[in-house]
Amino acid sequence: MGPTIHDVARLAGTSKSTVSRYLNGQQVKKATQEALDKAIKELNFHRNANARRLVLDRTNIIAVVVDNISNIFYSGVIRGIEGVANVKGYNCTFLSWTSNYSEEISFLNLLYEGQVDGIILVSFQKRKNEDLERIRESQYPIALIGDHGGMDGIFAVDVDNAAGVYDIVGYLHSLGHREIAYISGPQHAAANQHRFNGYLQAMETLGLTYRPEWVVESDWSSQGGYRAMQQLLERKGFSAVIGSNDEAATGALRAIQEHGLNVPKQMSVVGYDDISISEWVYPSLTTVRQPFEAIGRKAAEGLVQQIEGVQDKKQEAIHLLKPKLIVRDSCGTK
Amino acid sequence: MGPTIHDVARLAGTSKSTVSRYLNGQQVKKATQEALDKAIKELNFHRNANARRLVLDRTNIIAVVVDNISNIFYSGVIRGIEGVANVKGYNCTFLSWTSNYSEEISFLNLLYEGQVDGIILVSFQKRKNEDLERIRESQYPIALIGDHGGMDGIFAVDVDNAAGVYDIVGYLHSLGHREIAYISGPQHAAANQHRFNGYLQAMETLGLTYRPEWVVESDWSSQGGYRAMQQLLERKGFSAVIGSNDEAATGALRAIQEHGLNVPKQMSVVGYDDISISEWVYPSLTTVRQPFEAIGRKAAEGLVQQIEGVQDKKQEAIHLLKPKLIVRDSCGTK
DNA sequence: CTCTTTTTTGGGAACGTTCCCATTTTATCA
DNA sequence: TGATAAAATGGGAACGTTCCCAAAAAAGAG
Repeated sequence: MGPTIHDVARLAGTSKSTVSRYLNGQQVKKATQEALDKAIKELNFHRNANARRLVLDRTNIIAVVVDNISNIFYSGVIRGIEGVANVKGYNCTFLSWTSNYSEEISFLNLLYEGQVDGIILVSFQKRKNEDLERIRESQYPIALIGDHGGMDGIFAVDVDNAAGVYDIVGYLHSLGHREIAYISGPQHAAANQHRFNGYLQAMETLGLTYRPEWVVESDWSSQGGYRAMQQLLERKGFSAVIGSNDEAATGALRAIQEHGLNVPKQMSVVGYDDISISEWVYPSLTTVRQPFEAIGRKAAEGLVQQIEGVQDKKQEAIHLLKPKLIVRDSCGTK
Repeated sequence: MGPTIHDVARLAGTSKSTVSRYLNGQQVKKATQEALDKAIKELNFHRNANARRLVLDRTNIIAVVVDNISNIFYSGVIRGIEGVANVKGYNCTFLSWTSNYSEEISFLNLLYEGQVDGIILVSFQKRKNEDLERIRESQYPIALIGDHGGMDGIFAVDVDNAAGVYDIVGYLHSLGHREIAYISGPQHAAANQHRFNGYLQAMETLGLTYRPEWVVESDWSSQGGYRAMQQLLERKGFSAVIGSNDEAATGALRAIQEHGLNVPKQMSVVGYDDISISEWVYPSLTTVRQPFEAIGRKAAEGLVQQIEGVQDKKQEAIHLLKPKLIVRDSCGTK
């Protein structure tokens, strides 16, 4: 298994207790320190993490569970989480729950089995309320990013999805648009519902008429946005379209151009998310930027507080962060 | 810490040994099995992973170390790795070495400290040959994806970068292009060097003249590709440009269009990587698709073999997988 | 029913640490 | 120098498992 603390002790002519103390930063005599340094180097000694964790009942690891590791969407969130975690002395490990999410919510086992000190669930897709209930009743440190299902007693951070779309509609309205189509995301996604609510609310507030035939559902992929837009183009009558995420908006952009219409002169397009490519499609996409890094930071801070017992369970709350409109070239005046 | 095997034993009226055996799938009497099931359920018992790992000296975890978790580039690779790993009974955990890669190659500590059974380094950027040497001399299971620095005794899987660009030049040549510009990636990246070599080789084989002023360096970002293309456009004389990755090519596409040239009629553009967005930029990008998933699978298989002692260290080798040209709309005849 | 074989069980050591407590060594002060 | 305080050290239990070995129970054979 590699050298142990005993081997070091023997080589340095001292006891394992002294070695342990030295490794944990306690004071030892200068002579012993030198002997220990020498022995550790010579043996290439490393403390066994599993033995430490067993006795300490602590791992200093935070698990970040996402649905798809490579989702570009998460880049900023992850940066935020890692930043806070590292400062506080934790390492992050990332898992996809596609492989982990069977009948039981098996990522909870990471906690039950003592593999990690806490979990951040990134845009957790609950299948039933029971899932959230299970998370709540496990008394372990957990932070949710995304849908919290309106359940309290769970620490959750989310972006104010409704506000983002609300702002978009307001912006289009200020450019003179009155007829605004909408490409929604998948029904079941909570974020999608909130965004759509923002659309409805804004339309109503601004006195615009909501036309069901100007709303088409997509799966939030470019492909899906492309197809949705093709359907919308047959229905006519609107001068702007909102994609409920940037990928769908990118697909829509393509469909409009293939249809022979100029963006932004004949049709305005807005996305949502501000993924990195949005600046580089043609024309560059007006969109809404989510405060990803801030979300990640907030979640990590809340989690660490739970782990270290600072946070009173009662004080747990849902934190909503506001997104920001990014104006580029894909919208014109009507 | 939660209930232990002792608690279960007491409640079920048996010994801890029997509990342990049952949990490990050995035969017990039907009566005891029922008592155990009941006790386990009642206590919500879960085995402590750290205690198990300590005694078994095995974690069944594979660490996948990447430079940036959210790099879309890795999506397929990760899928490949996870697929094989799960079948073989391992869980994957993903780490970024930006946070981990200090003076010491600290991800090696994951092995020394017994935190994981093996490591897959995805497109490892060595800083000095000493790094590879350290990896080799640590006798632990490690697989490299990407640059292997020509060093043997290390299990490495890589894509045949030169072949990909070679094919691109051949394709452009077949369309009638004779003057072909090139947007390179960062000098230090090994993949970039191989790709550029492919460019040079192909030019020579096909009898085309290599003009240094038609090669500009980028940082492989869209922004970088955009700037590089602006420089190239001032120099004129070529009818096609190869971006050494899709992001740079996307930026180039944009610069060309802003410059008033039509793609593909007046300028052909090719990318490299086939990232998901490439199909959706306008015009859709002809590019080279890397066998990402196959790479991931190959690396995971090699690693598991090392862990399980099947693989003779001598047999370790460098595996080169071939990419494939994907023809879309961004190239025209000359 | 007894003897043998097979199955099931329990006790205890081991894995490599940390931490408490008692003891020894060193430092301080009069 | 001797008494006392402070610093450094060593021994041993504990953390929650697994696994070996011996003992007990059950099953099978005659």
